[in-house]
Amino acid sequence: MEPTEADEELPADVALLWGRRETGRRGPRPTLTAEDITRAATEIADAEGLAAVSMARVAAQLGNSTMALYRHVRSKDELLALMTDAALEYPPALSADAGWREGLTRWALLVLENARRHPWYSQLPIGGPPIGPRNLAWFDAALRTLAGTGLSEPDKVGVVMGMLTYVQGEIRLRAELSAGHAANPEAFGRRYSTLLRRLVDPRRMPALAAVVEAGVFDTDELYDEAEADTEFLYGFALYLDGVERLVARKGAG
Amino acid sequence: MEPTEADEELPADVALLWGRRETGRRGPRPTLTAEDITRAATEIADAEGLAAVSMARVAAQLGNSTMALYRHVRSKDELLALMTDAALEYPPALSADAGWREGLTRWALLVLENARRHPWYSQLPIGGPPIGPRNLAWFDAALRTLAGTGLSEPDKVGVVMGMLTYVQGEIRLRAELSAGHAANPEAFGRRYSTLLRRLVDPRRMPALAAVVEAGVFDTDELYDEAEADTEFLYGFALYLDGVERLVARKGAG
DNA sequence: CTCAATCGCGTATGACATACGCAGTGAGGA
DNA sequence: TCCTCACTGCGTATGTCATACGCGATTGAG
Repeated sequence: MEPTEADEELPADVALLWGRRETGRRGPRPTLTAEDITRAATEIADAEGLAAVSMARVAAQLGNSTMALYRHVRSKDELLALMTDAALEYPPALSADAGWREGLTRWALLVLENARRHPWYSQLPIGGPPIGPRNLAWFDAALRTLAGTGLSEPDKVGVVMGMLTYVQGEIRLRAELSAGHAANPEAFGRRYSTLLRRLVDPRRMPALAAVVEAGVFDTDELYDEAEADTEFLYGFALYLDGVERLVARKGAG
Repeated sequence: MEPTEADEELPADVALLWGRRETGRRGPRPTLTAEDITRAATEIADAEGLAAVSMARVAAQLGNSTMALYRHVRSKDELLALMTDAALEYPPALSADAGWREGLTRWALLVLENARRHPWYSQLPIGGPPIGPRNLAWFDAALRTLAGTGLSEPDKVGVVMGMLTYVQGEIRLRAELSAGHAANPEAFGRRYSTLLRRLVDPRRMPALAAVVEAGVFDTDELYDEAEADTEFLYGFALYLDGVERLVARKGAG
């Protein structure tokens, strides 16, 4: 975290992300930092949703004027980019004693729990490969769990990218469905299967009609936060089964 | 598509999605339909991005006034919900002769190709379980490929939901990275590995440092549209391996 | 001591979603 | 036949938003 040499060579946005600031500038002391602004913005987003995050609202939270923010953040888009890293907390030290399968499962559940606390995460732009300190720390944590598998480095990255893709999808679906559920709970109840029975023509969509007839959607609550992890793990375990096969084939484990 | 009886019992938003309109109303003939509005909005989003879709812009495209749209669409959010289904085309008839593995692979690649043509798809709210005609048609197509596996209906749904989650993640990552690449190509070039070498402390992030040192990121182009499918299939194949194991264990195949 | 870089911020500007109400339309009922 | 009123398109107004611009105050470097 302390400034090191040669930081001038860092691109401006990356320097901001890592909290590296040039020291000893002229002019009045800043009463604000980009970090303060990012923290205020994330607080507002947590409490009132991403839509409530406006430059004016963030400035009010900090007791500053709207335009003062622009001295520290080039645009609202840049603020959102900073929030992308701030939405993550640093990963806890994952115990390395358990196997890679438990490690990856725990990793995924921790990321999902983190995203649950900051549902606006899935609405932020990504912009590029991971470069923020927290994003990289999670990346490292995932790679570390694969240390004992004997997989090649590119295979490790491939496995982690696949997992990341899967988890990204789960994060987006959970955030969207959770918001939709709050806004319109009836759409998740018995009404759904009733509607499907009316709308799904068995001649046009036989497989879906069979599923509907089998009663798979006959439930009072299609999106239940308490069961979300269980349902996630059903599919995620299939992915891990594939990784297991890869490890057996190419790894030294 | 022709109006059937008992459509009044359909919730208003669902009726809109399925193009069911009550006939024989008083007053002047509408010069506009919700479908026209949705089509105009998708055209604008395709050509200029979702940010260019404003009520005024859509109305101008149609030669109407802004406020005329609100007679057919309750709000912009409702328009976005209609776009969620309109972003999909109906799935082509998937040849049932190939195995389920080829079927699901083809399904996923078709969905990704569809999303590539409408990159704004990943920015739309989802709102609830799939209810639009095109969404349901794709759902059916996926279930149909699993017909010969002997899996139970709940297992089929679980497998398809997992695939959907994975593909959702891929769609979001592709859309975001593609936009980020267009806006800021340097972030995807050699600069990335250079930055990582400077920022990743091998003591704090040993696994990531090892990957960086192994040269995994030493490439001129981290996001290459031409290789995207290949990279996707690396991870997706792992998921399918897991499905294969499930079929071997629980299916009759 | 000077001065230019940097600060916070007041004041526009233009885009946006949308509430409200008016005037015209045309099918159903008298 | 004609009246009624649900329904149409739309002009206007309101409040919110991001952000360009420039002013006056501050302060470290020379």
